[in-house]
Amino acid sequence: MRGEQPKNQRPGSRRRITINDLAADLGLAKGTVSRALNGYPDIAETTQARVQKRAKALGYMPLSQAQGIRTGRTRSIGLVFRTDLPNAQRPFLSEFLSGITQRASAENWTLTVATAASEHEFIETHRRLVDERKADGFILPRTDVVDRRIDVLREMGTPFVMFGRTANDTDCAWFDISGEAAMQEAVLRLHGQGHRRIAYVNGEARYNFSRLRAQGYRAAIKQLGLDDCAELSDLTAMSHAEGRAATARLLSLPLPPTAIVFATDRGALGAWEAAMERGLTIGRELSVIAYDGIPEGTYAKPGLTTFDVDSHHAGDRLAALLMRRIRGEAPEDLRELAPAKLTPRGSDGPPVLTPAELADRLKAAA
Amino acid sequence: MRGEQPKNQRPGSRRRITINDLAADLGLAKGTVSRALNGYPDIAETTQARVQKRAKALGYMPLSQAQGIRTGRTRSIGLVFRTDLPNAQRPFLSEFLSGITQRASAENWTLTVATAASEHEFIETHRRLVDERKADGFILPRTDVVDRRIDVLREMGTPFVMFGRTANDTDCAWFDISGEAAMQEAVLRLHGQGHRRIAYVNGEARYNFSRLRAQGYRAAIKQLGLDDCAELSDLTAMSHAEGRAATARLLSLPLPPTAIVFATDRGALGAWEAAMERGLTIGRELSVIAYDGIPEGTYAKPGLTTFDVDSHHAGDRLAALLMRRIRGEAPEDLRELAPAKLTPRGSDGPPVLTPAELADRLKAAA
DNA sequence: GCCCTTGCCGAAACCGGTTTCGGTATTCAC
DNA sequence: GTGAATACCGAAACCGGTTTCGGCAAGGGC
Repeated sequence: MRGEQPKNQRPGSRRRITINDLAADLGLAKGTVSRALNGYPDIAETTQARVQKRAKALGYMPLSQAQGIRTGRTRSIGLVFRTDLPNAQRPFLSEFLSGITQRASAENWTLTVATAASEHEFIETHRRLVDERKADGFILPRTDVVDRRIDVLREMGTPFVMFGRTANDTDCAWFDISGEAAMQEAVLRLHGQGHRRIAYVNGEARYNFSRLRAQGYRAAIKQLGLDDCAELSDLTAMSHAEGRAATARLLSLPLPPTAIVFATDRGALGAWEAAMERGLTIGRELSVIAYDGIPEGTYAKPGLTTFDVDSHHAGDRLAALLMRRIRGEAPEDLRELAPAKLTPRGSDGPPVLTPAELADRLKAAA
Repeated sequence: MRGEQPKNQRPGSRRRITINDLAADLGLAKGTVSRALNGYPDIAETTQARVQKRAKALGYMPLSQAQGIRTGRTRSIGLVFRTDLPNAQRPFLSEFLSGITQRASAENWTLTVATAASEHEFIETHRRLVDERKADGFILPRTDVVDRRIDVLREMGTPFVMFGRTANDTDCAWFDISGEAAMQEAVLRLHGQGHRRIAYVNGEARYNFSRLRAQGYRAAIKQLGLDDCAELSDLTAMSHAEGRAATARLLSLPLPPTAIVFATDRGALGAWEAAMERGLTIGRELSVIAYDGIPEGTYAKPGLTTFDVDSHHAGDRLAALLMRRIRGEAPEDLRELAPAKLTPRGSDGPPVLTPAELADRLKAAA
């Protein structure tokens, strides 16, 4: 057999060794080898050990697609992301992907990515990837409070892990960063600096993280016995413009807050403009703390104090959970919550004015 | 047969129709059907048409992995990116991926992505993906002047398309954005505004784009008959800090430039700090034009005038070229060059000082 | 009218795995 | 010592495709 040129060989790449080669080498039937490698109970332990040892020695790696045609699984994890929605995660996509792929390739899995420009296309793409066996399961980036995708995947019987929680967690595996703990910590920190009137600007209600972060804010306010009036926490901002408007609105209150906690960095960055227009300095007359850790936050003057999300770690955990899910573990056992890490910059600090003084100052300027 | 439960069926997903189903439906042998669908010449045209029509009607899609075990190809394109190198492309990764996947899925291909943290791992990963048949070919993001990866892929006989050109283009397919045209246009634009002393800060020499962009700058300088002295164009900056240092250096020349063209946005953004320290206003005493279009450029005051790269389009073209390459087209026929598009913001404009006046002003301030 | 092409298709082998089925050899109970 | 259960493995079918090979029928040349 030596020296023969197999047909499928690309020039330069030595031929991969197949299960047939291994079986011939061992003097066993290839079915026996297959069962030995997959831990079937009807193979003697000694044989099993011998096969596995020899397989490693020869560098045998089963071809996942060949396995897949019988088993239906190809050791690949799927990721579909929407291109039509603004996504705070985008700057971290690279980190996120590297987290997923590092974990995946450590176990010889691969990552298939696709994009979709609408919800319909999104669902169709999932269906197609499963149908074509290009993905054994999915990572769902960002969750809605009520998430249609979940129903679809459940119905299809496709394993998945969410990045984020959702209203109806039953049968769902997930990894999430505790935004609620972060928001709570933010309020406590501001309170420790001397702030007593602390506002909160939430993310859009459709996203589940908004619900949770608002809970964290509220918990801290209650815990501290601070004023929990609706006008301080009923605004929403996920863009620069919205953040600017929300800040303007809060500063126009009879008794304005001396600190604002934003659910998202992008919203928070609008506060700079609103403050500048009114002659206020961020970090002195008005403190700001947000959440996400986007790079633009470092370019603001002063820098944005925010909670950084470790996207690499998130990808790593999500991949690990998904692979276990696909192998059959129960979703209830596959849930992890990680903390966000505060990165203090210059946008928060002890208030130089009381809310009343701030109101006077703003009135005088107007 | 109706009502039987095939084993591989996941609950909820109707069974996919196979080539056997199709053959039975048509009353043909499955081999015949396969040849008909793949355009073999020994099938009657009428039969071929009949088969293809029926296949479409029944929604038959061949399972790429099943094809792959015989043909060695699985209609998947590979993308491996380095996580250990700073990469200007990162903010656009999302756009880039969506460009690739949209084009790919239009022809029922998929994208497999992986990451590597070193050059060695990078090459090993390519090898593994080919070996495991998870990728039929690769898109290489960003090219070095002398690129080892290319030699490895050539040797492995693996098809690839580069995003960017390289010193030795033989046998290479590529798509690139004309950085040289952009740099040339930048100089012409500044000249049109009245600048006569225009400096250039290049990217790192290892990257091929640096070589090309420098050529573009030089071509314009020559074309305009401007002063082509080395001290105006021998600096390099790809980070904020380096850009700041380069700007400081240029402003300390006996006859400083009134405008600087940067090969990269990230370097250019360092100019703001250098200018501020010397009491200069960007866009007035010192004009800046750069290249990349990163989002931070819009946050600078004034905004950075830069050349935007259409990453979505790049991904689209690269995927298209790679698929054609894998199908066997010659690399010489698979090369495309696209222009970058200028986005004027506030960082450039007519000079308010001559170089000599600028020198005096800087001396006075020091 | 015969022979030789040529066109067209069926049958079967093949790709690299997994899984089912059945048959030996050994062990155990009695 | 015999019968039955058990442990272990080989043979073959199977998954969904592609490719090779060979054979039949129609058509063309003489």
